[in-house]
Order: sequence, then structure tokens, then C-alpha cells
Amino acid sequence: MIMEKLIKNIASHVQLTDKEEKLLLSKVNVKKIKKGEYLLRSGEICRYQNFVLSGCIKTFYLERNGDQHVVSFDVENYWTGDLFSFINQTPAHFNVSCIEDSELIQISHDNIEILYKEIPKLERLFRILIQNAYVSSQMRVIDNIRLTAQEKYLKFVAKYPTLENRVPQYMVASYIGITAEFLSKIKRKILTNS
Amino acid sequence: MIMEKLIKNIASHVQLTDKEEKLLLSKVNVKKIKKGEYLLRSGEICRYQNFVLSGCIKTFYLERNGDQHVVSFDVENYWTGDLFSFINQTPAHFNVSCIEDSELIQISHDNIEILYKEIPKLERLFRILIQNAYVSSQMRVIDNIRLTAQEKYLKFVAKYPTLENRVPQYMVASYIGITAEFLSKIKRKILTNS
DNA sequence: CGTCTATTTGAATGTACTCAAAAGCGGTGG
DNA sequence: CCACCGCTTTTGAGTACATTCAAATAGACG
Repeated sequence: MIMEKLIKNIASHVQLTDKEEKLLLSKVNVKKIKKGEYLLRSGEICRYQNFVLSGCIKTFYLERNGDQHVVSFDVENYWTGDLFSFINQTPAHFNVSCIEDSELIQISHDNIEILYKEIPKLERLFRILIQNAYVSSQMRVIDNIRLTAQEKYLKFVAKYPTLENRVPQYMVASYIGITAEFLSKIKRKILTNS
Repeated sequence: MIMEKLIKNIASHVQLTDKEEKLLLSKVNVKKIKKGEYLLRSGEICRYQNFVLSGCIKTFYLERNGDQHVVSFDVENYWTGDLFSFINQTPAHFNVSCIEDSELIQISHDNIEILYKEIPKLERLFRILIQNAYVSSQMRVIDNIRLTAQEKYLKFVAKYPTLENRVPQYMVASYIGITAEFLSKIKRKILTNS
């Protein structure tokens, strides 16, 4: 059944009773979204937290001049959305758009508050999820500072081996914080030197 | 009383009953630490989560060649420690040391698990704290990519106006990810051009 | 097949780094 | 109170890594 992945993902962090599981499932809904469509634009309020069943979602910061900086790529089994906007129901800083046809499970802000009350364990679940995200983000800060562009690229490929072939290169470049042209040169250099 | 700051900090996020407050206070202890001393070295397991009452603590990543990359400066009212190591009781990636004589409130890993059980609201508290930390970390990733060194410096000063005069410049440089020499040049440029 | 977008390439440029040396600054002891 | 020591900050010259811009090439999709 379609909720299987969500249940399994949750079960790896906290144990829910059957009753709790049912309650949870009664408070979520499935959404399909096509490549190119937006889940959220900066300035809007993020109404849903999304669990990715399939496809790929990118979260990015948009500069006034149109430049994009990719914050994250979220694929199967990842959560996505502008967390700060979602929690505080304030205007989002980030944009969230769909780079492959995708299928999501959504939890609305209202429902998540209800769920937190009814199932305190979910508070723990989200603490753990955010904790993990926080720790990688901290590491990303440090890596951005200490690694060269080539090292960042190699680390990206090592960490997300499948993404490399799913995501256009200029987006990968944006994620690691270099220009698309320079990434192209890096790849050539890696190929010729090895 | 010495715990006042902690209680106040917590109260701004969740409401504790008197009984819960007492329980919490019975599970923490105060620690004084002198400038230059370490709270944690990478490879060790982080036993405590620390709330800073006074002083200043830095968390940093140490390279094999001895280079340091400052992850955070934590002053009064901040929490500090290697979160991932603390949560999972695994070897730490970061070092935590004291850059001013400081006073901390510590919660041990064992005690925090007890506290989570007894006072589920604390789960919420830490979720919120980590959430906030995560959101700033995400923004820091983006800012590191999109801003020039000078912009990063100005943003640092705007965000932490008091730190500028408490922390040696080479550590500020490390935090924003540039060399101490270059930060010196930036400051001169700012002074002469304005 | 043609159009639109993504990638590659090269030349010129710029931002930030490295290295080495000098200057500044705070503390300590004679 | 001065002199010296260690550490931090400043300065400059040379260099390197990555960007910008423009043009050519390759790929994807209707």
C-alpha cells in the first residue's frame, strides 16, 4: 500500500501502535506533482511538510537577479519543505519545486499540531529528523569552507551517487556552490587525469 | 538564583509545571571552565549538553594539519556541545573549547533520556532549539556561497555585534571561512572607504 | 528536423590565498 | 618601569583557484 514507505521510515525512528498509525494516516494525504511545478515560492507560507514517495524535489534560494542556490535535493524517503516557514507559519525564504514527476505524502500544519498532541512520540520523530538534517548542514558549512571545488564535487558524488545522473549539472554546481562552467572543467580534468 | 537563566530560556519555548521544573533542576549540574580548557575533543564521546550561563565557547572542526574551522561561538543563553555525538553517543567530529572563563549548566546523556520520558514537553523544547539551529545553519550554507568575504564579514558583525569585540579576529575569519590576513585587508578597506 | 536548453571550451579577469616580514599589543619578570 | 617574549594583526608581493563572458557544441523534446 502507498503509505508503506512512510510507515517504514517512521518505524526506523519511533515505534507506533496500530491505533497511532491509523490516526497518523487519517491526517495525511497523497499529492502528485509534475516536473517543473512549484510546491512553494518564497514569500508564501509553507502549509505542508512533505514526505517524498518518488521523484525529486529541490529547495532553493532565489536571488533578486534570478540566480538560484540549491539548498537540497530530496528524493524517495526524504522530507521536504521550508521548515521554518512551516513551523512558524511565516513567509518562506526558500522555493520548493519539482524536478521529476513526484509523489508526496503531505501533512498540513494544523494536522501536525493535532498529531503532536495525540502522539507525543511524533515530537521525538521530528526532533530526530531535524537533528540529522542539522548535523549534515553543519558539516556542509565546514566542507564548503575547507574543500576545493573539485573535492566538493567528488564528495557530492560519493554521498549522492544516484543524484549525479538524475539532476542536471548546473543544479549540482549550484548545490556545491560553483558555476556550471567550472564544474564542467572539473569533470574534464578528472576524466583526463585518471 | 543561578538556574534562573535556564528556566527563563526554557519558558520562552515550553511551559513547565513547578514539579517538572524541580525535576529538571535535580538532573543538571553547574560547571565552571577556564579560558583555554576543552569541553570535548574530536574522537571523544560528548557526555553533556551545555547551556551557557556566562562566557564564550567555541565549537570547531580540526584538520589533520592543525587548521581550525569555527562552527559556532556560543555565549550566554546558547546551548553548546557536539549534538550528534551527544545524541548517538558516538565519537565527536568537533572540538569544543572555552575562549573566555565560562559557567555552564550541564545535562548528561543519561539524564536527558530520563527527562524526555518524564517530561515529554522537553522533547518539544529540544526539537524547537534544534530546528532554529538547523534553519540558521541552512542560511549559513547559502550565505557562504552567495556572499563575498566582505559581505560575510559585515553580516557577521550585524548578527553578532558583541562578539566582534570579544573574539580574536583570526577566529572570526575562521568562522566566516576566510584567512585572517584577508579579513585584516577587508577591515582596512571598510575603514578607508567610509 | 528545428528549437530550446544544457554543456563545453577558451581567454581575460578577479577574489581570495600563501608566504614572509614587520608592526602592534599584553603580560611577566628583572 | 622598562625590556622582552609570545601571540595577533597588518602589510605587500606573487600566485592560484574560480568566475565572467562569449561562442561553439551537444542533447532533449515536440
